Amino acid sequence: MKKVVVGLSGGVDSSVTAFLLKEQGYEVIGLFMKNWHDDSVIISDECPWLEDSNDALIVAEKFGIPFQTVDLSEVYKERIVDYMFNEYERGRTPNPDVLCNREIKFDVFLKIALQLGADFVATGHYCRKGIIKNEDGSETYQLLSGIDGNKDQSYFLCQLSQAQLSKTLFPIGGLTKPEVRKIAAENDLITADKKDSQGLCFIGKVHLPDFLQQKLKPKKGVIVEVPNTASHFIAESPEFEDKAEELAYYSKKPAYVLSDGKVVGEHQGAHYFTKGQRKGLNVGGTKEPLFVIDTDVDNNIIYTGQGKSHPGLLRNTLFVSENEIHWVREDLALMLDETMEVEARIRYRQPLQKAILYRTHSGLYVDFEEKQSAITEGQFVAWYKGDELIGSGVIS
RNA sequence: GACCUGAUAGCUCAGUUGGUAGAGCAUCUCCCUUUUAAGGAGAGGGUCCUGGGUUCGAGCCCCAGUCAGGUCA
Repeated sequence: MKKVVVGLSGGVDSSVTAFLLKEQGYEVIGLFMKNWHDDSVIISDECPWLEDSNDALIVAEKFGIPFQTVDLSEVYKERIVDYMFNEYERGRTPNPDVLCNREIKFDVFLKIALQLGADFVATGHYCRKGIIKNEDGSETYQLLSGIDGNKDQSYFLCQLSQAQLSKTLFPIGGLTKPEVRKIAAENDLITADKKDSQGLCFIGKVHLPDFLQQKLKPKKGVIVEVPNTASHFIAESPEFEDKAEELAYYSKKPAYVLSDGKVVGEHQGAHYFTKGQRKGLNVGGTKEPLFVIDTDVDNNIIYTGQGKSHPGLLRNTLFVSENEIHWVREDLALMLDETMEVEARIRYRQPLQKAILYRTHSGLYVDFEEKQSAITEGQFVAWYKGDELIGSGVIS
């Protein structure tokens, strides 16, 4: 009998995951991850993990499966929280949940599971795993999107490797959320009607600026409105030696300076803001809303533009530097000067966008057919072939 | 110094022939969402510069003043 360790979070999805595995005849062990207990950085007044771990325990007892809690808060702090603060400090916008999967759930947690003698770990992610049998007898694993298009979470797993996928099961990926809830209800699981978790994985909903303020000190600076007639936006379409040079040109963001616009307000720290952001600027009086088009943390200036179609917000091309390219499907990795037609997204739940990948000596360009809004450094771009996520990278 | 224009929600402004006020943006709340955002739906918010006057009734009309911008000498 194959042994599976399920990451029981105390939610419906992982509860049903455990249920399905049990039904399929696996030997199931429930493991609850505690990822936070750092008092130096307060997340919220509540203490949700206690209730969650309790729910997880009740579910495990109902199935008669062994249950344990592991405290991963130390590694979580090292690999996720510190990374978050560092990225924000640099003026980038990290995606901690993608990292949490790569570094915690499918690394530290996976290793613990293997030590417990497990053959696999399973999570309640809405995505599927495909297996391709190769001629030499080896297997290639596919990360496929969840059947429920509304809940597909493959994006959050975009940094997983073949080795990680080989040890992983996603039992609910073929179900829709309503189906999962129905199964939970039919089996009287305490988590059946529990609200979906939101916010940072295992930390919960937090107001980012409040969270960040605990480590990144407020620093007053100015907000500049850049008119859409600024010189940066005037197309000059220069001549290019080759495609690589052209892509480099179009993926580069404008280097705004104070004199590109006029000062319209004051902020408490450019590192609290992200590209594309509208709320929180506290600047009114415009015909259309102001959106952040760039943040300059060195000079502590926030550049904004009016309206969602401001040219400072839109670009076709982005760049992933060489050491930050990740292929889930290593066998499909592009070689120098190769290109590939894909569909890609630059944030969770964004509809897939047609794009072409170009591999150059310095990295990988993703050239979208349509202009994308607020391409944000530090976020992940994930590219797909059909319903398979084949690779990803950090936007630089 | 004279004249002109303006002064209405936090901001930018609209307000018809006089009947105690509106829009966009901002703000707040909720929804959506295992990142950041975005998006959707609601809500709150005004001594209509001040003081007089006319009128049953003034943001609108009249007078005086204050402040801001402008024009002419």
